[in-house]
Amino acid sequence: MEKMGNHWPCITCPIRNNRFCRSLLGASSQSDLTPRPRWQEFHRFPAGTTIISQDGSSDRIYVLCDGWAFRHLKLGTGRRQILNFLLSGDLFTSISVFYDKMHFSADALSDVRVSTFQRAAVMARLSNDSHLLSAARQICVDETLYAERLLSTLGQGTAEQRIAFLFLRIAEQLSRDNVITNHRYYFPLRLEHIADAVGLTTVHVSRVISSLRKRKVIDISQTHLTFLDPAMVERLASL
Amino acid sequence: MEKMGNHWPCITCPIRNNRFCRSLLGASSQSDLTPRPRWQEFHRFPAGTTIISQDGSSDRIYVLCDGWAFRHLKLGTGRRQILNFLLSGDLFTSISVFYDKMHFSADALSDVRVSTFQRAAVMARLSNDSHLLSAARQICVDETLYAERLLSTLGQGTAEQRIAFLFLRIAEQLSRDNVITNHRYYFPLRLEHIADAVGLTTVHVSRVISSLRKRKVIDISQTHLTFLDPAMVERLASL
DNA sequence: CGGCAGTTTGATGTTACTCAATTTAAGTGG
DNA sequence: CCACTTAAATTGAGTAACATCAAACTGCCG
Repeated sequence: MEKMGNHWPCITCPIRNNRFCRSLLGASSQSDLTPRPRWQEFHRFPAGTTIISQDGSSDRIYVLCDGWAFRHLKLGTGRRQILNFLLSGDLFTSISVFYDKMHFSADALSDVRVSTFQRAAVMARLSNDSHLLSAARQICVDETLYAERLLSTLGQGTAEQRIAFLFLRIAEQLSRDNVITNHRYYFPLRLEHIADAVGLTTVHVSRVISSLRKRKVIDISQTHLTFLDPAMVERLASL
Repeated sequence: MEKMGNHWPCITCPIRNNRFCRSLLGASSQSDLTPRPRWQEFHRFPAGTTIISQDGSSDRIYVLCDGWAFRHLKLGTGRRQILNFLLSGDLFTSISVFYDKMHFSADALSDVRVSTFQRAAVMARLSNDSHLLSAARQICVDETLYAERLLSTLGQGTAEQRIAFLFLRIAEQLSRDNVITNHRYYFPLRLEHIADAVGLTTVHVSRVISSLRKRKVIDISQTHLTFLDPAMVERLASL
């Protein structure tokens, strides 16, 4: 992990897309020339490295500034379950706002920039700032709603439905930042990531995707995912 | 739903086992002769009835006093995913503390008694009572940790592991109230509930359970579940 | 032009689902 | 106490979904 000074050029840092971070850093000052508070730090992680490793603890709250990452649980057998993918502006997990145990691992999928905040400083602000509090609650609610929908999908869905669900979820995350053009998304996931996220093998994911490709539902080529039939993707994803 | 007056005999009502409810109702007065606050109500639901139905909203927070219930999502195809089972003292879901949409259904498995609290009254107390706040946070953390472990089990576990995980979870819930004798638990779930909770069919659940029975790992007879080999159950459940 | 990492394809094995029949358990009414 | 009813659990046979293993293929980079 490479730590960066407070004068790191943050012009493009999109964590202000996140209502929580916007409240935290002061809603009024949209200027990126404002000096960083002492309780905020920036870090950089190369693709493939570990940002947070399971079963540690930290007095800091992590937010992804830039790039792709994912959160996962390592299981005894060497397997892992990917819990979710993190995109720019995402808080790693809402419970980190008031809980110091890191029960999960987080890996960088691409080169990433991460912003961290001292938990104590954030908690102090939480009690005084009702906007910040409400933003934190909203993230917590959204995470729970998503977790329970994902649970239902893994419990009740076919391979095709699970994969469609994942793709749609990522599309929705990306659409927050308006990076959509013609239902075409930048998509750096390898089969391995899809497989570990939806509980299948890479081989089977490959087959399902080529079936979807043949049926003109989606297409994946050169790091981009295209929804050829967005309505069908939604139908599959909604069980 | 049958509403009950404030003089309902609550001597045995175990919601004080829950730190959240204890803080809410006043930690000092353990006596059940204390009059109920106006923002608390009691209700009774017969076995098999619906307590909360999906996609409604409510200005009340639900806590199970007595009996067994479960929370689930209804899916388009007539299938359902059971999210968790509720035992005496359980808050239905932590997000209901500050969120009024009911995205789930809740059904009574046995005859149950339920206590509800006005959300507004609870939220007012939350801002003043740091114990209550910390109890709410703890419930939220525990729910998230459990949801992510369950997710991993459904994603990566075999049928046997999923079932062991569920049984162990319920055993842990029951052990809060010290209702354990020799690894033997009251267990009113039918195959259908187990199946809907772990994403299998009743037929297959039956086969797996009879295999576990033959191997002397567990036994289910006349509404009681016995762990004949608790260590094996734990090994299976931990993936 | 190799060589590696990732993907695709084929053949085969295993797990879990479906459908249908049978057994068990728990009432109910005589 | 015993026939009768009904709901749930079990069992068997056949099938579909997904996993595993191994080989071949692709794109990319030195």
